[in-house]
Amino acid sequence: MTVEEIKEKLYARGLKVTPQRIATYQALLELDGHPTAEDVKNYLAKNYPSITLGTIYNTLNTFVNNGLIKRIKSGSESTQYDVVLESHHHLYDTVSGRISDYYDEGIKDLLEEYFREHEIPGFEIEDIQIDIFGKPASQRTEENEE
Amino acid sequence: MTVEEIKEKLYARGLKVTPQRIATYQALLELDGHPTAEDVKNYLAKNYPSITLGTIYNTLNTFVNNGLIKRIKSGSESTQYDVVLESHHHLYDTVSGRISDYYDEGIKDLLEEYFREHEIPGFEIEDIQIDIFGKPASQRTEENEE
DNA sequence: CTTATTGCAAACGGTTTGCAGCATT
DNA sequence: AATGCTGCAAACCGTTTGCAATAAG
Repeated sequence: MTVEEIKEKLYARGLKVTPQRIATYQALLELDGHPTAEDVKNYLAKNYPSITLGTIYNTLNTFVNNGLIKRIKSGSESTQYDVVLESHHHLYDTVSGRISDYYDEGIKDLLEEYFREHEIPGFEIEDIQIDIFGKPASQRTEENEE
Repeated sequence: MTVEEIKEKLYARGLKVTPQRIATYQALLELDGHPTAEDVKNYLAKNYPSITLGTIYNTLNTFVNNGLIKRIKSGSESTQYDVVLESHHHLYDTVSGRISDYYDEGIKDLLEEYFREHEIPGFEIEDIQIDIFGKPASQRTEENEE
């Protein structure tokens, strides 16, 4: 992706086009896997040593809020524990951040069957867990009814 | 679950049976959902105010390491970001701990269809992500073939 | 020229750690 | 009696925030 295209992306969101933002976005493109803020900082260390970690965090948050990137694992919240050891799925309430259990044998069967036909090369599946992100159902909000 | 049973559980793991551990385990059983260390502390505030947050953390870690409970979302690690916006899944290598992306539109369709028929009461799905746990396919490891 | 963004450093919140005292075995 | 656990406080680490200086539109 060219610098021009990055600029357009920023512009399209109404964001100011700053060197820090361009550099951060480039770093994300360049870095393999799922970089952390630190990774970005390290990557930029050579060409752009003056950029601050704080700025990178701000920039990443801005990107997330504008739908330019996704946050994969949010480390800010507290760790949650579970006494229930059986395999089950999780509902992530994207509003409150609460996680609740979701039991459904049907899904398990469905997925097991699916993966029997679509094996993942070089990978032996031990367990499958589904993370379902969403929010409390708008119980028939007035504005949504047709 | 009775106190006796909890004691047995601890004993079975070779852990010392202390009031703090019993209380913490009880709290986990009693608390709905996926309590945090703070939640446990709050729960115990009335009957066991002297227990420390530090101890609770230690205790929970001990429990996790001994397979008594599971950690759901580990808050200690850094947040990871992803420029790739398409919904995709993650392969967790339970041996190395590595996470890699797994793209498969088929699953998405499958799950969307499934949940169209099996709605989750009170929950509006925004995104579904699958965590597939497993290990590199045993390509005929020496120790396993007899 | 206005407003948003940056850099810096200080603050924060969750979690870990070191160590002396204490409880469990 | 020996070991391992607890409590406490300090340290840690990732992240956020307040504010003055600066750059983008």
